[in-house]
Amino acid sequence: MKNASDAKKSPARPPTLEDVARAAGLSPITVSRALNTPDIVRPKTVAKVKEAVQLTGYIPNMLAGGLASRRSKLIAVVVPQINNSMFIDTIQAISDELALRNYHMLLCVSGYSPETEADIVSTLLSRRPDGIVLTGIHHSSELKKCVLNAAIPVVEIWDLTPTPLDMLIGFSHEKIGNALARFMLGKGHQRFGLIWTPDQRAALRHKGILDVFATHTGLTFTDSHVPLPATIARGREAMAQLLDRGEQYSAIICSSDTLAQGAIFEAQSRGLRVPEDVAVIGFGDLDFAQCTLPPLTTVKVDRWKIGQQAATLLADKIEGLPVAESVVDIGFTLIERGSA
Amino acid sequence: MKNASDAKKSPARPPTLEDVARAAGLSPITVSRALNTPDIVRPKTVAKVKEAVQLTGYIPNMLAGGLASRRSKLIAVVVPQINNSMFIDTIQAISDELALRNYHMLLCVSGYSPETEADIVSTLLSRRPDGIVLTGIHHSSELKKCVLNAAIPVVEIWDLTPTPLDMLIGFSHEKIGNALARFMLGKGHQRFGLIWTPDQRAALRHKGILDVFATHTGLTFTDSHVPLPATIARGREAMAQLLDRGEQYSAIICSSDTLAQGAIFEAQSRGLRVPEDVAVIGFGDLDFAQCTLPPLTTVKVDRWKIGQQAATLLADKIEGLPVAESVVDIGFTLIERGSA
DNA sequence: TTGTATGCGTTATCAT
DNA sequence: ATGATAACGCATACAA
Repeated sequence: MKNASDAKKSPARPPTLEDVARAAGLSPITVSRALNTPDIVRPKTVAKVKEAVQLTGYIPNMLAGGLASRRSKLIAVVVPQINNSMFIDTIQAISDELALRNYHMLLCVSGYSPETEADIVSTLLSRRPDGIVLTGIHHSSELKKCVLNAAIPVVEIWDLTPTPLDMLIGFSHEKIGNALARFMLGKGHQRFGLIWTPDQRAALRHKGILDVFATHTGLTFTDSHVPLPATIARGREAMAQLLDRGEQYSAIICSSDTLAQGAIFEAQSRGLRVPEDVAVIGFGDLDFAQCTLPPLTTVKVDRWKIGQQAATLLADKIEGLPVAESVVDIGFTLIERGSA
Repeated sequence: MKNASDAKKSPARPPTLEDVARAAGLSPITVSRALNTPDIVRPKTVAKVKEAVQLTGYIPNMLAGGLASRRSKLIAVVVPQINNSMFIDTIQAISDELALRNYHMLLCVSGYSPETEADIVSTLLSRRPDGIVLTGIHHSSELKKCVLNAAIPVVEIWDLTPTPLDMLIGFSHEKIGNALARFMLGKGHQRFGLIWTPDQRAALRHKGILDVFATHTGLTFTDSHVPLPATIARGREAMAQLLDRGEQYSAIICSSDTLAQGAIFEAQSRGLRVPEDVAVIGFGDLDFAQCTLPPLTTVKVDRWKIGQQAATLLADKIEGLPVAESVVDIGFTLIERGSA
């Protein structure tokens, strides 16, 4: 009587493989196989196991499983911040693809400091993830040592380099900067305002712009630096400061769409018409870009694909599948809409 | 010679506690203590251990540690979607607070289906998380059984109920609906358009509005349902459809700020003035709400605090600390700005 | 197709 | 303050 009810009710300790095995009249390892590799187990046996699992309320212990198999089915993802419109689609895409492949995502925030990133990665490594996604290509040497030593697949995202740690999927920020500058110059603009955040990748786009600017004469530009995170509010403030200087700008180039939209709001609130009085261009092609007034001219990057591909590369490599190209430039597109 | 280099170079297998112990001339358990509870170990011994850790490049294995100690230092977080402006600040807050407390975050996406959520939670449980954060209060009975059986602390967020699974931090969507309706009615509006997404919590706010509407006479309202996710683009489309019906609306109530901003853009693009010709109110007080043209009238919820508190409640309960109140209504504020 | 023996790397428990 | 021993729950390697 007592035992019968104990078997159904919550036991002191959660049921293990052994409990299931006992209930099914099999050995633990057979139960393990029935659960993990049902193809190599007789269907009848699998059925018996499933029944026993149901009966016991068994839930596998992946800590134990991972320890024994040396595969955790865990992917660590490190981003500068989660609540950032730029990265969030990529994160979602990673999560989705990983779920399809039966991995779980360990998500961590590194801020924009390589030291913090290194700390985070070193503790992350103690989870024995099967792979890791890192944002950007600028890491501390300590981090590189750690990660390389862990000997797990790595994907760096959101940037490009000929010398990635392992795999990489991103695009060239400098080329985007070049494209931005050429486009605006092509529109005849000469007096620029630049609204910019201080992160590494934005700096690269900035450099790309300046490199093109340097080949032209007669143009002027004014920098306005805003702190992270890049919000619409910060864009408005920066634009306000720029306009308060009393200078004239024919065009404002922003390091992100949020900043750009903020700049547009500020310009409009002062009665300036966009793009007639001042043109504004952003970066990111965030979801709102196409439906603002005027719609935002910007640079589109397939943020979703970055995540989907990163997860795929990782899972493929972990599972020993052939990985076609391990360094992927997904490129970008300048989308001309109404604002510039 | 060979051994000397082997010790420094990457060994076939990563160093274990035993390797560190050998290098330090101590027993593994002492090394474990020096690392986890340095206070109960002689300072000199701790120093020796740290040196040995450095030397060997030891990285703890939390799979093994978690298995032995039955504490994984893992918190599972389940949200309907990651790339959703509503949840993302909460997620970031959870992550930040958890990092402070030395936990890692396992983040999963459930969509808006209770069945999917149940599946996800049951696989998540196999990681033996020390606690779990669930979005909302509507879960399948299967999920409830699983979670309760796992006997781990649970926090439900973003909603309110007198009967949570365990702990809860949220607010009343119905009351927000009430407040929304009263505010608009107070402004003298009589002809409403409602732009709404089909998720559970939005439905509650909708109900809250209708309950108040029911107590008034002479008002009319038209529903416009939009699919998830709630984007600015969807808001524009819905507003366009509403306006194309040829009816007149004095006010539009939207289930989110993004939808509201979309509605505003659409109205403005048709030459309608907001709020003079049509008032618009949203929900969420997303970061852009205060700086749009006109600034958005909306309902503010402390999304950050929800996350921070959820993580704190969980960590406290896990660590046996006293938990003051395990059901927290963080309330909301209707913020009147320019759009309504 | 199923089972046996063993080890994964750590911590709990009890001892000294 | 430190150590010896025995789990923790599962999968690998090999055997039958």
